[in-house]
Amino acid sequence: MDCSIDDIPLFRGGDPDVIESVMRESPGRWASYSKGDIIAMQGAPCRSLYLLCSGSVYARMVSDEGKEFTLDTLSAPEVLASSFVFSTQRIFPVTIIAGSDCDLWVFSRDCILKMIERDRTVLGNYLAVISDHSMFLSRRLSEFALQTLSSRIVSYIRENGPVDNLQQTAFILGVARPSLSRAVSQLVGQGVLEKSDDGYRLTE
Amino acid sequence: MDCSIDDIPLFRGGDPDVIESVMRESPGRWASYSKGDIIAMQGAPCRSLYLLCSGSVYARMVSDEGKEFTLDTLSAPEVLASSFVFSTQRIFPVTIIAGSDCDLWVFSRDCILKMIERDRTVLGNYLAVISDHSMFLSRRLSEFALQTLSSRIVSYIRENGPVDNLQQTAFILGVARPSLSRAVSQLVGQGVLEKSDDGYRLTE
DNA sequence: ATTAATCCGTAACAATTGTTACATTGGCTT
DNA sequence: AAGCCAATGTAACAATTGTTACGGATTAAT
Repeated sequence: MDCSIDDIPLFRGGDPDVIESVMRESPGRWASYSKGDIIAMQGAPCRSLYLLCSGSVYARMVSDEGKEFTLDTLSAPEVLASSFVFSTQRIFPVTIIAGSDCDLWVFSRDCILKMIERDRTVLGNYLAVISDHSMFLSRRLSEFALQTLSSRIVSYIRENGPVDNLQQTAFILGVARPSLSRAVSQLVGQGVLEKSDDGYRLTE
Repeated sequence: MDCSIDDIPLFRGGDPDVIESVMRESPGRWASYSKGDIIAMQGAPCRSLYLLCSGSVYARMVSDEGKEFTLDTLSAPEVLASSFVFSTQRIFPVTIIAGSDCDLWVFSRDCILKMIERDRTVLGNYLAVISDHSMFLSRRLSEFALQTLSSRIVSYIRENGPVDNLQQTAFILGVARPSLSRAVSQLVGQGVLEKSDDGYRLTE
């Protein structure tokens, strides 16, 4: 597999001996998915940690009424379910969908627990991963609760670069495509956005 | 102070000797606030962990345009800033305001790090605290992103009990008071809510 | 070249929520 | 009892976003 220990930020700086010895005790498993596959279902129990070693995934939420939006898009290398697996409920609050073909390295909860108990660098890394995830959620929450659609578009482009697929972006932002199209047109009219070869981008 | 180690869920099951020895190395400090005081400002650096030992606090978010809402209300005993202090940025994403007179026990980041390195029970507790916080944020996010105001009112009452102060509730939900009043009236008309002595509540 | 498929822009209308304003209620003070 | 104050209910209107529908542009397949 094209994913060594050093490629994974979670293990960076950790003692290879410790990590490998834990691996031998409980080796985990590999899993591969094709674009569009459901990797984990919202509401399902979460007993493992997932390392995304290649490809990308979406984390999407669905409500009872069927409305949905994309909470996050993640590209390898990335840790998935870092906080789900240690929560009291241990349930996926989102559905994880393969955004491209991808490979995952799946560990048991006990396995990662052993690593962070035995190597303080990995512990620090893990705390940073899980904490940054919380901070990310806070920022997302402020976007939804406090920002208008126009501001959210600008935030999105600032974070993700130019937008060249309004349909997909509307899907990710959780808004109707015509609403997005209208708001983008207004922003272009105001000189905030401009249309370039690689899509809509912020002016200058 | 009316707050012993056993009262704090974070330390429950931990080895008192370890905890007390770390305390002696870096004892932290006590802080008291009066109702309405600002305990921490959104955007300020976060270098410590806060244990809320008595009283309650609000965590509120403000946008550039001045819109704001209450992300969370917390009552003692509770851990504050668990994920802020270990994030890469180490910045408060919210303003913390005393909802009543309250007492806080403030530790340095290093202090809590020592505890979770030396006591695996405290480590487990801390991971649970920080993870549950993430799950909480996910749920809040789904409320804002996917639910209509009416559903959010029902969710809120289901989680917090009857509502007897619409003004304050509008503040917490981050909506205009007349909007809340209108939605509540509609829900009463539909038979979902009823007005009782202790405020609006779910029917049976 | 024609056709089909996909994405885009746009318009008209509906639904939801915010804004502003005003009258009512109930409790508290004097 | 009279008056003040805070919270409430409500109405009219504005602003934002969703819904539906249609036509144009681009691209790929036949």
